[in-house]
Amino acid sequence: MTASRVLSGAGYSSGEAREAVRRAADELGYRPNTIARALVQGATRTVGLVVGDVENPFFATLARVIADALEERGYTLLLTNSDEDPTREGRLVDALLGRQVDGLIVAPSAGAGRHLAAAVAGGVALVQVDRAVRGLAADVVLVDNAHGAEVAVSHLAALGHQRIACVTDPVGLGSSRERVAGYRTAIAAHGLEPFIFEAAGVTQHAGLAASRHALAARPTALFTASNLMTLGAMRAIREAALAIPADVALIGFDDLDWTTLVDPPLTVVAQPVAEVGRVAAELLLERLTGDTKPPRRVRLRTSLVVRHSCGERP
Amino acid sequence: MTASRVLSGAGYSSGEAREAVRRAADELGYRPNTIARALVQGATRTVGLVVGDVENPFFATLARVIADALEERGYTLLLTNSDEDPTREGRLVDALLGRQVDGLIVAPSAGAGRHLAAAVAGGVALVQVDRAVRGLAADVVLVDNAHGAEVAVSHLAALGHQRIACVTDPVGLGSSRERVAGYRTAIAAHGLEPFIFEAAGVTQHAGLAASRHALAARPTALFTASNLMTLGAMRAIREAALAIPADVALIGFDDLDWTTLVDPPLTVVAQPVAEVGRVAAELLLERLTGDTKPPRRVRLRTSLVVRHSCGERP
DNA sequence: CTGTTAGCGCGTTCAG
DNA sequence: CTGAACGCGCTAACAG
Repeated sequence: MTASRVLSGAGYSSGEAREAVRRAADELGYRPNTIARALVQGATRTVGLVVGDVENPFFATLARVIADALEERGYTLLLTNSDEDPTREGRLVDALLGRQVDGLIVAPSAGAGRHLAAAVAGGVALVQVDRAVRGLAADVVLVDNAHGAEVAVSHLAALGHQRIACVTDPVGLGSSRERVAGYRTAIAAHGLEPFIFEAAGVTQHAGLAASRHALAARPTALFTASNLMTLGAMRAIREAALAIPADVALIGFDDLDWTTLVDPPLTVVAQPVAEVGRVAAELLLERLTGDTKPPRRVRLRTSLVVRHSCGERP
Repeated sequence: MTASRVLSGAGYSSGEAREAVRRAADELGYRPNTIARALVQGATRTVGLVVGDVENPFFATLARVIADALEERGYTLLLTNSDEDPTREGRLVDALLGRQVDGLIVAPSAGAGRHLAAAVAGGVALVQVDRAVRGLAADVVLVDNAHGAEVAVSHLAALGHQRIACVTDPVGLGSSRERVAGYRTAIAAHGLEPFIFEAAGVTQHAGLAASRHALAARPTALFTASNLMTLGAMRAIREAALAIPADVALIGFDDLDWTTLVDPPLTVVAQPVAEVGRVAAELLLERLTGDTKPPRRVRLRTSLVVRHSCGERP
């Protein structure tokens, strides 16, 4: 009826009728049922987000930025955590699809290709963040992992470090794999020997264990490939009563609040996290408004933030 | 038709028909439309969560725990950030209600009573976390803020501190107000003079500014009423080139990963964040399954974690 | 400009 | 046990 036209703002309505409807709606405390509207329009204005774990500050920032960008355009965010488990991720994607999300932003876990491929085949807009499934025809926004790692390790080499170990999350994750590749490139370029320690999981605890092994190899410097690994390394170093950078230098990937609070402040490779989120949201929004151009792959630049944990001159 | 009965598991169906339907559904890649089902059943199995900001680790953990507990029961989480702005929070709650969430978990910002009252009047299950709107007939789970603050300040006093300043988030937030009250109680009990510095906002930056003012009063100890304030205080102290605890002692509310990484490790009042989330989810789930008992108010215990930032003997 | 009608995809009747 | 019809709240299309 007319009421619908008034409230949804579309179609014709006389000023008089508009007034009447508005007033009535107000008094009855009428609130449109978004879900019924979605059923007929075939669009829920809802987007599903699948991250590894919101407790990881990297993902928390991502979630925050994406939520803001979407909210601005009337979309709402369905948040889920995969714990980097592909089975769990599959279930989550299914649940999200069943809820008729218009789009999906996913940080794909290792080996999560099947469900995502099915999703895009089913015509859902999909944007991958932080990592990409090989061969999947979907937008993706990531950072320059290999280059960032390479710069970090070269920084250590330039400071005279010869035994540089790498502590990384499981390399099943594309981002980790790329960072390790960058590490290898730099190590080879400087004619050094690689020492790679892969954590058993994406947790601070696994990072601690891997870092203990790394320290047992008596490196003069550690490159940690994620903020969780950096946290683990800090604990291992403290546990071994080693001094940074005198006994062992440390350079991490990803910059967090606390990196400037510790002594010495940490030299790190900073990621443009907020921009990753912003771009991902933008790409998705474009797809949602009918853009059908071929999938785009955006790679954002990391930057080396030199502080004092590698033996730099003050 | 029969298919519906088979797939939804209810009603009668012959084993033979069941088989046929299952197979057909599989081959067609049929995925039930949760939204259509919701329209007829009047339940979306979706819960809205309104926190101040997921980037705050306190809320990130809360979101994580709540998401897990709900997911286990087939619910999905709609995540939003209020930035502690009641106007914004009102819009978010409206949007969430329009999306027909079955329930709401909210950390109410200062003066957010109206929309929440309307929501419960409208029959939505609501659980408040971390803070409560006065006089709102809804469940709430919070921590023992006043007592935690009191213990913290008494700890400082027992160590001989006489000039103890308090740096707090805006006291419009119930949690902050309670912590300041606890500070006052302890200060009075020890016959000391209160010095209270209220930040202009719930951000690290506002905490830094308030901490600068606090330090200008030459206190021998600082009590910071939230993790953001602690972060700000750490920066202000470093900026003033003061040593902890020799020049100024520090005790914070809320324990985070990095508090043991700084030197000295921070003495803090730890909150049972995960349990807050778990209990909130449980309460909501109970309401969702028809519990109509009068609103419950759960208060969880905080604990003093003694480390070395207050001049404690090692 | 406005009233009426159909139907989005389901679950729930109520007959068979 | 199964098929058919109805309706959840809304918008789209079509008459008036």
